[in-house]
Amino acid sequence: MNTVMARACPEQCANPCCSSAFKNLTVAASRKNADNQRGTLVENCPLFSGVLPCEYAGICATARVKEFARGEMLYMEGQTVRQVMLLTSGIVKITQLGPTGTEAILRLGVPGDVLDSASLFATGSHCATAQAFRLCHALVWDAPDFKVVVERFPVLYRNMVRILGDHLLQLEERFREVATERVGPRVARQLVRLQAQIGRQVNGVIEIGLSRHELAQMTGTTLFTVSRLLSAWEARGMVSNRRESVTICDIESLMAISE
Amino acid sequence: MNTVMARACPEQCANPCCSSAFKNLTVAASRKNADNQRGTLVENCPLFSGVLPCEYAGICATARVKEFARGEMLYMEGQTVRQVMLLTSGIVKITQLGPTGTEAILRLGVPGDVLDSASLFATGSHCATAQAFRLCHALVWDAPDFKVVVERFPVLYRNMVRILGDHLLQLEERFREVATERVGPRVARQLVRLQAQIGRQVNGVIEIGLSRHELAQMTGTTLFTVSRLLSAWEARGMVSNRRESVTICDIESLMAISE
DNA sequence: GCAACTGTTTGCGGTACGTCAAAGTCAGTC
DNA sequence: GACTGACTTTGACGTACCGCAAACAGTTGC
Repeated sequence: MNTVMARACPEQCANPCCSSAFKNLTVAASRKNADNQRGTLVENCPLFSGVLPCEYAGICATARVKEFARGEMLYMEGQTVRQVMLLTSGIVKITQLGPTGTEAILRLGVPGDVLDSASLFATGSHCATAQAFRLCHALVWDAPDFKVVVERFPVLYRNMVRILGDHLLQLEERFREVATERVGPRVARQLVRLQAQIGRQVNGVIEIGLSRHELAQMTGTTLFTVSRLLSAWEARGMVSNRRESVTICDIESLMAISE
Repeated sequence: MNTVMARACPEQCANPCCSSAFKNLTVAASRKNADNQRGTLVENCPLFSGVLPCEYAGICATARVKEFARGEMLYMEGQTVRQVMLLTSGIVKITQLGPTGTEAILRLGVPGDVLDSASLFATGSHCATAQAFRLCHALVWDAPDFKVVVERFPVLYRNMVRILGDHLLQLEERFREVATERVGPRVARQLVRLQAQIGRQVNGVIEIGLSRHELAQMTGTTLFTVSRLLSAWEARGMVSNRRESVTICDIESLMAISE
């Protein structure tokens, strides 16, 4: 019935290619896992779910590893899609620019994310800008190579459906929020989500390393309003604010604000 | 290289199944085509792009045709995904309810759209509600059947990547708009898009059959504000308003408003 | 140490837009 | 035709939020 997923490894995985050189590339096991674990491997990446080790070794062989310094652009809005990237470490800020010049943050790319595969198969040119938010590492395929690989291993299509579907559902919710709710609940809920997504342990507490401006760009408001909200919440002991960082002290209260 | 797309029809398409009973199901040729043409067939649907007639005949054989009266629910938010639907005629309103009770319109499903395949492969339960906006016809698969079919024909995965990618890009743009722009430009741009998407010829002019309230739900505002904007634009000769319908008279001016 | 820079806070208007109320308009039904 | 109900318009009013400005607080570099 299923010739793709249940296919046996032709060499019983004894082939040295199965324990490939890519084992040392770390990605988060699951993008939904809140415990922020690192150190798990490419094979746990959602793109390679259901792919045999001997297969994804070959798949990765057609890619190269690339490093991006903080602030560096991975690609820019309007460019044609020349490469497909699988983020293996770091965080990427994916933004879109409006005609008035103000930009919104569409999402944060985290390890395991495939960057802008949507544009590759839809318009063919990037509809957003991706900028390294911290030091990033990515597996990079040239677009034609990636198309060849993905036609050869259709499981990758299935996994991309899952990844894209996931992104779509998350954006649908944020769209509804910004379309129907006030700023307070929106920022509160975004903080809760961010803690799970990019929060990191810094001496005992989980810290969200975003500036007021970036929080505003994610929730459709201004840095002033975010600052005011955070100040009010800090006075009530719900959060703790520092420069370019927020830590949640009382998550229940925040969730209560988001109703 | 490609065992899926380039596979020859085993029976040279002389098999009677190739000119199947589904020819009379009409779908729009392309969701992007503005000319609102109808009368093209299931085989032109983006889901079946690159699928041979003898193949999609078999695929469709596992589905049944279902009709939905105007106002009828196709599925509701929160339900587990039991069916996958390919809309073949009509328009579907896909909404999401907020905690405060106000609902937003995430998108309109048009012929050729696969409804909520994202939820099927991601969460497994519907994250939105779909309601027939006009009389609708859909091909309906039971979810397990659809998964079997789609594993057998991985091209469908590729096509779903395109469809989902398309939806994602569209929602990304609308998210940016509602997050960064004022109401006026948002409504203006939405009208331009709607004319291409669901506008229909009614004695010479192209009419958008949506109420003020629905326009508001699509753009993150209130029916009052939409009404005021439309009245002002009508006074300037840019649109013509009727009950549950807007027709664009001067598209350039509208596009100018959206900057 | 100082300077320069970038991010943050807070105050003070201003306004775009939401909210409510009441009247007006259109379509369907008996 | 009159009646009903859904949609729309328009006014008056309030406010949540924006936008600016000025002061403040960390960070980096010399």
